Amino acid sequence: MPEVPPPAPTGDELLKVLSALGNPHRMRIVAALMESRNYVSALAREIGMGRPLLHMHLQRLEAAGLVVGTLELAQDGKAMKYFEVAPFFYELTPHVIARAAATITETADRTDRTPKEEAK
Amino acid sequence: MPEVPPPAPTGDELLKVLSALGNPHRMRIVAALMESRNYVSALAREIGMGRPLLHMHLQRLEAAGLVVGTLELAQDGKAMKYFEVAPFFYELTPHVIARAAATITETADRTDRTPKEEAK
DNA sequence: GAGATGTGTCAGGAATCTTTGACAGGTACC
DNA sequence: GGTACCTGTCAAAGATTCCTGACACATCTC
Repeated sequence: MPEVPPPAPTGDELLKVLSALGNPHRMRIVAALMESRNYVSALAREIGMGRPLLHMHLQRLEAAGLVVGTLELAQDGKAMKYFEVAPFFYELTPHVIARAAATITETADRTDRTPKEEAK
Repeated sequence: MPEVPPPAPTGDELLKVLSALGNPHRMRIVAALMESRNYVSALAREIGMGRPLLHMHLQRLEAAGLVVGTLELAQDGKAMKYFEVAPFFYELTPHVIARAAATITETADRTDRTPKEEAK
């Protein structure tokens, strides 16, 4: 029988996904990677964007689990990091949002919080 | 026969929805309104948030079509704006994102752009 | 009129995100 | 050695978002 796990993402997870996808550039990046996987430098040229910037956006997408990057060594020995989209699937409905909202940890509020700070 | 229109949101629309939902407070607001519709001041007290701030968040959610607000006059003549969640439904998959990305207008990049500026 | 409750808006500062240029390290080729 | 690719990171500037404390207006009650 087909496995159809009910989509019930955690608040933090959904938050990362939505904020990652809610950006024009990152949407276009996903679209570009849909056509063909690519490595950072080439992708940067393709969509006309600085590499440091693309690198950051890719990191954000990867952290959300929307794309995956693998460091491969080409035949000439050069190390290239290829990215491709991950087969994600999320349903956005009031119920899903409400359920997710109930499991939001304070950690997700601020982007990054040094654990040291919390022990005030 | 049941109507099942294929979800193919435009880039700008999806962008507004995702950025609106990709925020802890706005998620909680939707969750709170799921239980019961409410008016601004009461909701502000319920979730412990300043009214001006709540007002802004509600505006953002309404602009994305996720909640609807109706100005009603109570029996005592007071005007109260009741908000309730709209029955939205979005599917998030690589394909949907790719398709939406193709229809992103420059207008969606910046939050608001005075039409006057565009005529450069 | 004074007080309580509703609505909405505005200016200003705090906190984040976005963007760029410069730097460091690696391998291959002329 | 010098050039051309690749990778990654950092600091500093720019642009948005988020948040708060006033302010103005309206209605009902005391």
